[in-house]
Parts: sequence; structure tokens; C-alpha cells
Amino acid sequence: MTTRFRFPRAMRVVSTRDFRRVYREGSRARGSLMTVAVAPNGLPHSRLGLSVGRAVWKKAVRRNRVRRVFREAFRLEQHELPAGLDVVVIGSVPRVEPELEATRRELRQLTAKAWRRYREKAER
RNA sequence: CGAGAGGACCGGGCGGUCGCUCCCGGAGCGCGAGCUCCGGGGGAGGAAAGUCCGGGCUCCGCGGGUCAGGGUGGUUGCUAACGGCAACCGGUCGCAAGGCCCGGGAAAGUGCCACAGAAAACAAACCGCCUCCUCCGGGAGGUAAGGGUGAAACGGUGCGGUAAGAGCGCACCGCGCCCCCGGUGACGGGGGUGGCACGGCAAACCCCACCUGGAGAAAGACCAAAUAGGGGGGCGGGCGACGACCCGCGCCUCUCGUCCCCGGGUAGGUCGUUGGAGGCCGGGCGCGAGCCCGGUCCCAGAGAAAUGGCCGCCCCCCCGCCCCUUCGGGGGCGGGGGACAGAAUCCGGCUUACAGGUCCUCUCGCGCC
RNA sequence: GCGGGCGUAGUUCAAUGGUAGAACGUCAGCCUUCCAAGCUGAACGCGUGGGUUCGAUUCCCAUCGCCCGCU
Repeated sequence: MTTRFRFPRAMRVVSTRDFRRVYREGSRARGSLMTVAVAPNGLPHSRLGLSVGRAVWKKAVRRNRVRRVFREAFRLEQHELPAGLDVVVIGSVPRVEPELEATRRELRQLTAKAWRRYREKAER
């Protein structure tokens, strides 16, 4: 049985309430391509939320490109990431042109880093 | 062959693989909304953009009138409508094909025209020119051809005429008015006449003609947790509002009285939401924009927002190395690049951005037959 | 997605269609033993491209950039 890389809508953070919860309670980690914010979601799987605003690119095409690369990176890395998290990927770097492999690497590192910070905060 | 003009169109192709979303069919799970799997099908643009116009649609209670405000500006058409388009007229640029033009009114009124200049719009006269007078300093009168200023100076050129001159007279051109002819019309052509009157600016106020209510899908309709206790309807009276006023009808936000009823609504969800002034093919009408008839097709519907990622081959462009060459170029290998740009209620236009490429028609020049 | 508004010196703002000004800042000189303050002087420009006009920062059109409001 080969590992599947499905990515249905249920694996997306969609509602405004969930976004607000991650921003308020979650922990963050910033890298050269993105900022990652995480918080547990109480589900058996992790979910992805995207936030790529006009500060990244003024043209809608370029923003869509950034979102697609981020989304593809999450799809391919979903089994390597901790389960049961809401992962909000924020486009925080103006005029980024992300490469897929670099994005996968950074997503993995930043998610682990943010998740570690969350657990340290929870212990205190 | 070269130079150029106008128009129509395409916007990388094929395959593999991992995904997303919607629709249809089937199977499984679940009380159910639904979820999962399998198969089939659809899935960005010519500008989806800017939001500059016009319309559909929805709400603001409906209809009518006058005004205010806003818009348009050659004519005739096309259209659901338009500030769009077509044909034509006029002006202007080009040898031409053709291009460009916010192209009504300045004898309804108001305003502005800096500086310079004598004078800037209604007539006047700085230097001049001419005649006469003179105490030789100049003065009176005639004149607007010449000078100079200016973006613009009171018709232009020539001849006659005169003291010097002047439409003072004549010819041609321009301009105004009248008549005739052609055209639906803008306007064009011809004839007569006037003796020049009417400087420019209306993307200055304005006048004229025509058009025009406001908001916008976050419009709007429905279902409906948690929380909070209020909320709704009928009848009668009063005040008042939707740019202003008026008329007719309708209605009640607000408030008072009274009677009756149990719903209202945030988060969230569903609808609106994709079948339409629709695409393609054929025929007919029209110079054309377009219109009519018949056949055929269903062709994106997301929602923190799908239409993507990776790989291979082909196509086009650029660079490097090597080989061949009839010096025009051809071939091989490697590397890089392939525009502008992403639907969000829909449609008709306009505008702006854009690598490269295809097709059609026309003009001018050169050569050959 | 929709609706509004604004672009003028380095900065904050003015200006009827007729030479673009003010304050602060910058630079130079004077003054002072030196600095500051003060005085004098200078440089610095209408977002961009067209059009109307004799003439445009001003009027008209297009374009670029920025800001605000509406669930």
C-alpha cells in the first residue's frame, strides 16, 4: 500500500473562527519564505490555512502562484508533519518566488519549530 | 521584390503521473444532513484587468408633473441601451491606400485676453504720409497704404484712383444675406446681391437640443445554534420622511391609546448563481454596423476562494562549443528563455497591458512577361 | 467585489489660466576663542503622457502610485 497524498477540503482551515484561534493561541515561527503559526485542532489530521495578502504581491496572478506552491508543499509533506494541528502559512515576505523543494523543507522546519514553542508555552 | 495602409484570428502542442473542484451514474457506511470509494464528463481571458460608460437583476412604496443637479454634442442609422459601432458630411495630415478631430451656439447676456503695444473689441491714432497756417517751438485738418508690438490689429492680392490715401471703383479669392437645384439630413452645386458689418476663448460662466431617480450581489430572499430577554401584528389619532415642490393612490419608521399573537435575529448555512440581448453551421436582406429564418450544442461556478505540481518529447527565440559549406547557410551537442495576465452577479462596449505567430484585402515604387 | 479621496522643494502645506511661494531642513558666508542662536545669500519643483488654449500646477482625457470607508 503506497502512501496517499490526498488533500480534500476537510484538510483546510476555512472558518474565520479557526484562523482567529490560531492567531490568538498558537505559536509562530518565521523563515525566509513564510511565517507559520500552529495550534492543536483536536482532529486526527492536520489542516492548512493560507494567508497571502496584497503585501506579498500586488498582482493576483502572483499571489495565486505563491498560494499554490505553499499548498502543494503541504500536500506533499502532510505525512511528515505532526498530526492534529492547524497550520496557518502566512505570506510575510514581499515579492517571494518560492521554489517547491525549498518551500517543503522550510515548511517542515518551521512547523516543527512552532509546534515545539507551543508545547513549551503550554508547560509553563 | 521593397516600403506602407486596413481588417480578422491564434495566444504553445502531445503524453505520463500525483492532486483540487463541480455535475451525472453505481457501490458501501450513517437514524439523518452527509461522508468514502469506483467509473464517465466539465473546469479562466482576449483582455478574466482598470472600473470609464450603458443595460439586465434586486432593494429603496407606486405613478405623474415642474425645478434643481448630472451627462451628451456634425448628420442619418444600428442597438435592450450607451459617452459604443457603421456609413456619410465638414475640417485636417498623407503621393496614395488611409489616419486623426469633446465637430452645436460668440449679431441672448456676463466675463477674460497677462507682457508688449498708440490702440485688444469700439472705436480710436504713437511714429509716419499729405494739405493749410506759423511767432519756426509748433498748431489745425485729412488719412489708415507703410513702420513697430503681439498668440491675435478691423478682409487678402493686383490694377485704377488721389494732395496723400481709403472697397473710393473694378477683377479674382474670402465673408454675409437672398433665390434656385440635388440630398431624409449634415451639407454640396449654381446664380444674384451687399461693399465688409461679424477678433479669439463656451475642455470660462452660460444658452440651445436631447438623455437622465438613488443605491448596489457586502443588492436582496429564506433556514437558523450559543447568548440575551424581548419581539411582532391589527385598529384609531398625531408628527414626519425618502434631492426640492405639487397632485393622486398606497403604506407606517416614530409616538400615544387599545386589542391580539409568538416570534425576531448574530455566528453559520441555503438560494440569488449561471440557459444567456448565448456559441457554432447554413440560407436570406442591408454599402455597413446589424437584422430575420432554419438547424444544432449546453460550454467554469469557487467561496481564507478550485482550474495546479513534477517529468519526458516536440515547436519558437537567444548564447557557447564542434563539424560541413557552393559563404546564402546547414547539422550535432550543451545551457537558458517562451508575453500580458487569474473568473467572483451577468451581459454589450470603451480604455489600458502584451513574447511570438497566421490569414485576407488594399496603396505606392522598382523589375520582368 | 464595491464606493470615495489625494498626488506641488528633502518634510509639512499655499497659490483667479499669465515669473510657482511660506515655514522647517540642507549648503556657503558674516558674527563668536569654539558651538548654538542670530543675520545675509544660494541650491532644491507641479507623479507621467496626450489634448483645449497665444499661454496649463490650474480645464479635459488616459495612465501610474498612495490613502480611506463598506461584510
